[in-house]
Parts: sequence; structure tokens; C-alpha cells
Amino acid sequence: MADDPTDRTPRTLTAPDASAAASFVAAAVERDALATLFGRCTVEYDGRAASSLASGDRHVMLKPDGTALVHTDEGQKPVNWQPPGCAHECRANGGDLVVESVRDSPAERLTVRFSAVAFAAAFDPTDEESLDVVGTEADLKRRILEEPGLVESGFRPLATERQTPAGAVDVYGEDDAGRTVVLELKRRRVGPDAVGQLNRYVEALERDLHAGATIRGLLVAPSVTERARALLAEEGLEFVPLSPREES
Amino acid sequence: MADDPTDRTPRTLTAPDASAAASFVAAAVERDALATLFGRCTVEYDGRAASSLASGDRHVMLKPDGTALVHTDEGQKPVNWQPPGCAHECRANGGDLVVESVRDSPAERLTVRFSAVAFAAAFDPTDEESLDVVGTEADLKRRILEEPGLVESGFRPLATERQTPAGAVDVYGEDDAGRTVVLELKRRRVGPDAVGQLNRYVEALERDLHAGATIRGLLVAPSVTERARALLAEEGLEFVPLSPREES
DNA sequence: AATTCCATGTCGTTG
DNA sequence: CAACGACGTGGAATT
Repeated sequence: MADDPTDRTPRTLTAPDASAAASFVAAAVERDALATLFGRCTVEYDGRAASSLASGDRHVMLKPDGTALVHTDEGQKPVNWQPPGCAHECRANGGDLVVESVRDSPAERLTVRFSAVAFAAAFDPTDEESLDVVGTEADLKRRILEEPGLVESGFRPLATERQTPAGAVDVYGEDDAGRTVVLELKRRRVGPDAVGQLNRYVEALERDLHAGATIRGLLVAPSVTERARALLAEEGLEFVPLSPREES
Repeated sequence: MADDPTDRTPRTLTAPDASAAASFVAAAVERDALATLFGRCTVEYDGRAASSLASGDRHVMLKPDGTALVHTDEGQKPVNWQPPGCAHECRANGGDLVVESVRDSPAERLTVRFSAVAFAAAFDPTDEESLDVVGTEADLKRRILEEPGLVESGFRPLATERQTPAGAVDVYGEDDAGRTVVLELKRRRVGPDAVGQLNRYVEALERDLHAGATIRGLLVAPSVTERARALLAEEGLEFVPLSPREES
């Protein structure tokens, strides 16, 4: 059974010594299994930045796509990690189990050194499904294109992702007076950054079309912070309250 | 041994039925252990957005701080998750194990329904250590304050985090001609967003000080993209190449 | 490979 | 609690 590659039974190991753990993890990595380890370890990282973490109990996951994750008992983000595409290696060193995940470009190395492994497990996951998310900026755009009057009476969308020297505009169109209108869409409450983004597009289009062109810039989002509202006013831009999901 | 709260041996369960798995996970959550599950499940999420994921093999982690993570065999980010502060519940329902993590404000619910649990484990992690990272924007600031000439000959820093109507400026100072200088620092190669940020600060200060004030805005980063460079030129801003770590 | 921008971003700090 | 900005942001789409 242990040699059947279609076997979905997990392999496990409790309190192994370093060499048993190394063999176990090496075999799991070799056969593209998802390996997990729990135990007392230190973690070193060097690459885009560098970090060091003293000894403590952590959970380590090695994925077959080259991802490595180190989790403590707190936080949604791993305390250390390595992105997909890395090569996982492991070896016994002294009495320790050393797990390393390495990649080039950028050159990065993650080193986890276990002084004690409490537990190891390896799984062979099969997952053909993909996630379907609702309530994104794309949904907001869809809503607007289906019902332009949600933005304002008489608004007519002419293009999406229209290019400008400053980047692509989310939605480009005209108002009922024939003036050019630029929409910047956000799925949630917006701060000053989104105002800056919209302003870049408006200024780029004003330069690009012709000197005297009057272009309206509308920030479309569920709500806006005070500072963002002040910036909008300074720049002569407008805010339109609208949510990606039907309710507001 | 199983009742010793200081016991660091993990508890494990292989191919449990739904009610055994539910008891096991409930006990782990109750005693603030870190619980992991591996098996075939569906995942539903509703909250800031909403999502649905059909049946597949996944790894689920429930942390004592209320974090929930659902990982597939690919990717650094969990396919679904719930942030710290959630309440974990679990129950047997039909032949399934249902795990839910819920929070209010914002109202969010994650529901994982296992048709089969291949494996469950619970750990009692102790981790007093905190991570030390090097190569951040704070390091870049430190470098500049220790050796202002790295920015340009004669630069004199006067304040950090100086407030403006548009937010706080990273570093505020004067050049050798006595002109006001604003620095925006970035730890890595920058795009148009950072230029917009710097421009907001410069314009706010020009308004704030007096009408005719000439203020130099310097973007300090390892490098800059072409579009960002063009935007800098348009706005009359400058770029200074400098890295958070000693080398460039 | 590089650029740009969205994200259920997450996370820390500050008011 | 809201707001603001950094992050080893990650990830997708486009060039």
C-alpha cells in the first residue's frame, strides 16, 4: 500500500529522530506530496530582505509546487515563507533536521532547523477545483456596464481599460452633455491612493487629447475617507457611491 | 498523559468518522491548541466578498487566536481563510464534519464541509520569540539619517514623519542651498504609485507653507520603472538611487 | 522577465 | 475603532 502512488492515506511519523524525519520528508518531496512538520525549530531567511527567528514551536508546510510556509500559533500570515517555484531540500545535521527551500531570481533561501520534530505527515492531495469569488472590482464594472445609470443619469460607457500614458482607465465614457468621463472603480472604501490614481489618469488624458479638454474624473466606490474626499475636492474630481454587490 | 496540559506530544487521528473528528477538533479548539485537518472538503465563504469552492483535498489549520486557513496543494496564499479573532465551531452533520469560523464587524463566515477526513492533528505550540527583519524601509531611513550625504552632498535632514495635510512625509530637510527637500523612501524598485504619493506630499507642503514656495521632492529607492520615471519628470520630481541594505 | 494593479490583501501604528 | 501606509506584500493579466 505504501508504494501505491494513488494511495490517499496519509503517511505519518511521531517524534522521529533527525535522520528518520529527513528520510520521510525527502521521500514526500520526491513524490510531490504535501509535507507538514511540527516541532521546535529556528528559522533563517535571506533574500529580498533578511530575517532571523529564535527557537520555538512551529508548523512547517512544504507544497509540491515549491511553496514553503512556517506558521506560529498566531497570525494569518506565515512568520516566514518561500514562494512557489523553490527547491525543497532536507537533511539530518548533527541531531537536527534541516529543511531548506531555495530559489534564484531573486536569490532567496529559507532555512528551518528543527532541534526536535514532534510530528510529520505527508499527503497526496488532488484538487481539480478552482475558486469562484463574487464581490470584486470586476463585478462592480459589470454592474456599471449593465446599468450605466447607476453612475449617473445619462452616463454612456464607451470603453473599458482604455489606455492612457499613465496606464489603463477602468471605464471611459461620456456624460449626458457629451463631456468625457473617466471612472476609477474600487470594490471597497477608498483612501488617498485611489484619488491619486484617478488624478493621474485624468491629467494624462487632458494632456493626451488636447490642451483645453475638460475631463470629468469619477471615483466609484462604496465610500470614501475624509482625506480622500478633501483630495477629490482639491483636484476637482467627484465621488459616486456604489458597491460591487447589490445592496447599496 | 492525554490530560496533562503541558504535554507537548501532538494528538493525532487517522481517518476518523465525522463525529470522532468533531470531538477531536472541538477539544483542540477548547484547549487553545493548533488543530490541523486534511481531507476532502467543500468551502464556502461569505463576508467582505463571497466565494465557493467545490470538493477537493485540502489542508485546514485552526489557530488558537481564531485564524482559519485552507490550503490546496498550490500557492503561497490560502485558497480561503478567516482572520484572527474568529470563533471556531465544529460539528458532525450527516456523515460530514463541518468546521465554521465566524466573526462580526465585518460579518464573515467560513464554512468547511469534510466528506472525508484523512487525518487530524492537534498541537500545543509555545513560541515566545519574535521575528527580526533587516532590509526594510526603516533601515533605509536609518542609513540616510546616519549618512545624509548618501542622498546628495549637503543634504540636511530636519525631521522624520513631518505632518502635512496629505499625510506624513518620510524625511523632511534642506539642501545645501537652503531649499526645502521632501524624501519619499521605498525599500524596493518603485512604480507610479510612489510618484503619486510623493507628489501629494510636495503639493500639500507647497500649499501649506506659502504660495511661491519651491520644494524639491526626492524619491529614494533602489530603482524606478520607466513609467514612474516619466511621471517624476512631468511633476518636476527627482529620483535618488539608494538601497536599504549596504551594497548599492 | 518586467510592469502594472487588484486583493476577502494582512499588519502595524497612530489618532 | 477608523485611517493610513508598508509589506520579503502575493497573484493575475498584459507586454
